[in-house]
Amino acid sequence: MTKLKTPSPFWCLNNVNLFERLAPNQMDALHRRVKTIRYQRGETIFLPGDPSDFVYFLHHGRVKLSYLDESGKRFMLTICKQGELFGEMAMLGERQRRLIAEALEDVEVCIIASRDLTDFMAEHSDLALRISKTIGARVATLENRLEDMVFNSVPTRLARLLVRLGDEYGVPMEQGVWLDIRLTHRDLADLIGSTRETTTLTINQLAAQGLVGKLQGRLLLHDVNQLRHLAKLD
Amino acid sequence: MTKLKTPSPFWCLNNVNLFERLAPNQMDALHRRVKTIRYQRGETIFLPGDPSDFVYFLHHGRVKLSYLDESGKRFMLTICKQGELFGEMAMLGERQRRLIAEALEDVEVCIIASRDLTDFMAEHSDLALRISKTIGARVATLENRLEDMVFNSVPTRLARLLVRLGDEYGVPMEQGVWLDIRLTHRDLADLIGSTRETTTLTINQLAAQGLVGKLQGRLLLHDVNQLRHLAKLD
DNA sequence: AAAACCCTGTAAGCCCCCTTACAGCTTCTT
DNA sequence: AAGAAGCTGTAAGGGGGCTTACAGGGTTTT
Repeated sequence: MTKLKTPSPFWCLNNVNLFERLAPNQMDALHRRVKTIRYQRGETIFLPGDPSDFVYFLHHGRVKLSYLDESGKRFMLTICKQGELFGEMAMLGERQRRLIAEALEDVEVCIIASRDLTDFMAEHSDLALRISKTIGARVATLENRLEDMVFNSVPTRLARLLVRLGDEYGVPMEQGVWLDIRLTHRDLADLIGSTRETTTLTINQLAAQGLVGKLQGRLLLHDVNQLRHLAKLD
Repeated sequence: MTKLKTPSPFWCLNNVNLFERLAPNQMDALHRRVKTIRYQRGETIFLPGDPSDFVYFLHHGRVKLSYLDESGKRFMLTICKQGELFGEMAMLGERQRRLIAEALEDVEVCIIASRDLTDFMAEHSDLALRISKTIGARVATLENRLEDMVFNSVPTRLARLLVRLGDEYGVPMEQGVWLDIRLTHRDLADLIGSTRETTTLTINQLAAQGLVGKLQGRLLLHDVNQLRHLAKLD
């Protein structure tokens, strides 16, 4: 927990999309309420049942957000990236966490008591608008995932996931699109609501067709168009 | 489309939970922006792809909200009741409807342009807070449904649905709880993400165990505790 | 009153995908 | 450097639930 060098007094909020181009006095007011915490890869940030007291701003790193059922099965809702916020349900009346949040890499988060943030929002309606947009996006994600689970088979869900990951983490290369994120088959399975074994099988079927490959332990999408087609996205 | 007798100038908003105990001048301002429409049982209110221009307040009756996939399969998200709002995603940046809204009974809705409502919210922060709570509840519903689909089997999902319907529409009787809502097996199937045939079978298995029955074409829950148990809610 | 339509009941067949099992790897821990 | 732990690959087996098919009953339409 050493302290970082601070290029500006608001360094911990500067990387947060939600606070882009906020007036300095607003930033200052917000900054006084914020605390910074770091977690190592694999650490748990919060668990289902924990009190929903804080909202988290992800300053650096990636965080997995998943549902957990009593038998320990997971369903990963999303992976949060630098600049995004999570745990925002605390603002909407959630009392206990329903998700588990885990550091996929070493991360640094800023936390603010949801009370403080709602108070702050009441005085700064532009921020309120931004937050409601953020929550709208969250709803859209949930809707997508639900539709996906209800209507699509495992191969389709996997193809959709890969296309999505390509959009979010893809680095264009000559052999295709390289996914700059480290995910195990277990992670992929949790993301599509399937099992590790079935996911391995399905990935290898795609590989056999030359649609995907591997590079430095990460996935390489050789033929995004074909994947799009399998994903029923065109 | 004859006009109703209007007991108060705001009659069309009086039944809406969101507007309870709003100041008269607020009501008045809102009222000028609102239009009332009626639909008959079975009519479609909006379809996927329609522009998301309006927010709907359900003044009277019940409305089905479902996803539709290209093959025509449905997944019913929820049934809106008198006093609730729907189509609220229009306020959160949705451009086109993703849901289909259908009148389950004869209904009467008030609509307001989402633009007008957001403008109005900017000036009346208490309403903004209420709406964000409403949206929080919507998110919670979505999360529940998603978890349900991912983790639970058809019998469990059906039992959960019945318990939920009991809470929402149940009328206590000597033989159990009577569901005061008319739902076909097709509806139930759409609500749990299954098929009509499987749902019929599962219902009849519950009936064979004496857990449910029928009365006047509606379901009667004979043993809610047992259902709760099947639903893994205790 | 007849016809059309939808709802309910039942059942055979099949297939997707989960479960279980194991073995060789790679990556972290000590 | 060795051991532990987790990741990947593969395969047999089984089952939950979807598909398909059909028939009788109820309800709405004309």
